[in-house]
Amino acid sequence: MRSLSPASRPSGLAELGAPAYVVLGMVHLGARSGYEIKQAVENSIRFFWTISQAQIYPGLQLLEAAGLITGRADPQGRRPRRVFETTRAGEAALRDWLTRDEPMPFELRDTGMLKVFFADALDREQALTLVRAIRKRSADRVRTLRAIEPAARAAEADGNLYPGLTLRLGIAYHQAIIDVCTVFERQSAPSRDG
Amino acid sequence: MRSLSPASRPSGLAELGAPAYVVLGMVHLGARSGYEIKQAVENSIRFFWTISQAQIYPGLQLLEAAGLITGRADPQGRRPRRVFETTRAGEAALRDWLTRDEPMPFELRDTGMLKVFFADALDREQALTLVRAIRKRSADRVRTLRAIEPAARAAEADGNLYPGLTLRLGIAYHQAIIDVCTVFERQSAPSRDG
DNA sequence: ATGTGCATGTAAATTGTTACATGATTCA
DNA sequence: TGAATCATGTAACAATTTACATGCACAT
Repeated sequence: MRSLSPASRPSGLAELGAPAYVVLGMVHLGARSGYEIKQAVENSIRFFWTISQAQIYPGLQLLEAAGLITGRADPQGRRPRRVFETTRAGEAALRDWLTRDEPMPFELRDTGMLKVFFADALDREQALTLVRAIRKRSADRVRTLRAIEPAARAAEADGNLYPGLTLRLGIAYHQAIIDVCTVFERQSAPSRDG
Repeated sequence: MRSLSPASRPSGLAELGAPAYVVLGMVHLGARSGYEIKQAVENSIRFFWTISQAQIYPGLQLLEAAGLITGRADPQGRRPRRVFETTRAGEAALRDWLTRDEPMPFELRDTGMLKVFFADALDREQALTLVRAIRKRSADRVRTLRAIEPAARAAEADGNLYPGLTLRLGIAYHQAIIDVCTVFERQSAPSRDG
């Protein structure tokens, strides 16, 4: 049932799932076409939420049918394009979702952590190699996120404070991982004992 | 194709996916039956990796067919039960997986962060409510993880150091989120300006 | 002319969860 | 005697990704 709804609820109206609200939120922030929404996701929330084209275009149709966005054709030359904007109902629906008192699932699937968990099956040097690998992975991520900081500051100048907060959260998260790994490596590494 | 493999590779032998290695790893750590594996997952890795019964039992069959574990019937009274242990090939396969130089995907899907990202659509007080909610969620998680610390220390006494490292990583992660939220709330909260 | 980016859309495959089906054992 | 726990297994379902299909615009 190719819906963008979560596990169908008993309720009458088909309720929207998170992917549809992502599309709605991005249109609210100024992404006009499906293509622009995809770009916006890649440039911002991809670190804690991903969404594929195959969710975006049906999502736009769903939101339009629900009256939360309106679309019109806006071809560039002979290249077809549809642009969207939120309706008043759409703005209200977005705020309703944001303030809804519902569980906010936090799902992590981390192959690195998984391997570290089982690392006692390795000898010490190999296990430490794993720890270094996940430290490096987080260090790379911190660099990637820091590179986005100027864009976040630009958004703040536009009155959008919260994307910057999610960025700081991501940086802090990975910095914490780096710190824990560094301490562990120092405690574990000496190898040549006195 | 109900396989526990990742995107089928061109290679001859069906390669095992992460869920199968989780099962193998848990058997290696002493979980003997499907039921015990499920318990072990709930008591340890569930914070960064989940797996359902419907993956465990087929996984055991797959690993047994591949010669990485051996199972035998071990009924408790009239209640049937199968217990497993790793073979030498299984231990080797586990170490091979752990040392393999391959990408270790880090996938996060966090509805809380998502809502925070779009929180500029709300008025300040409502947005802060959201920030407080994710801070509280991480505080709860830290408490849950701290409650596991004694078990991790017991595992360390048994020579299993790495489960404790993943626990410290989880705590540090959520503590970092708490800290960033706290700072943000302080900066943003005053409301009654001087 | 050719590769990259803009642009939309869907079919098929994959991956994973939920719910069901079944039944024994233990404890209150 | 009834609930909780132990124990195994699978069918049906839901959610998401990958790959395909198509074609214009623009720069080199």
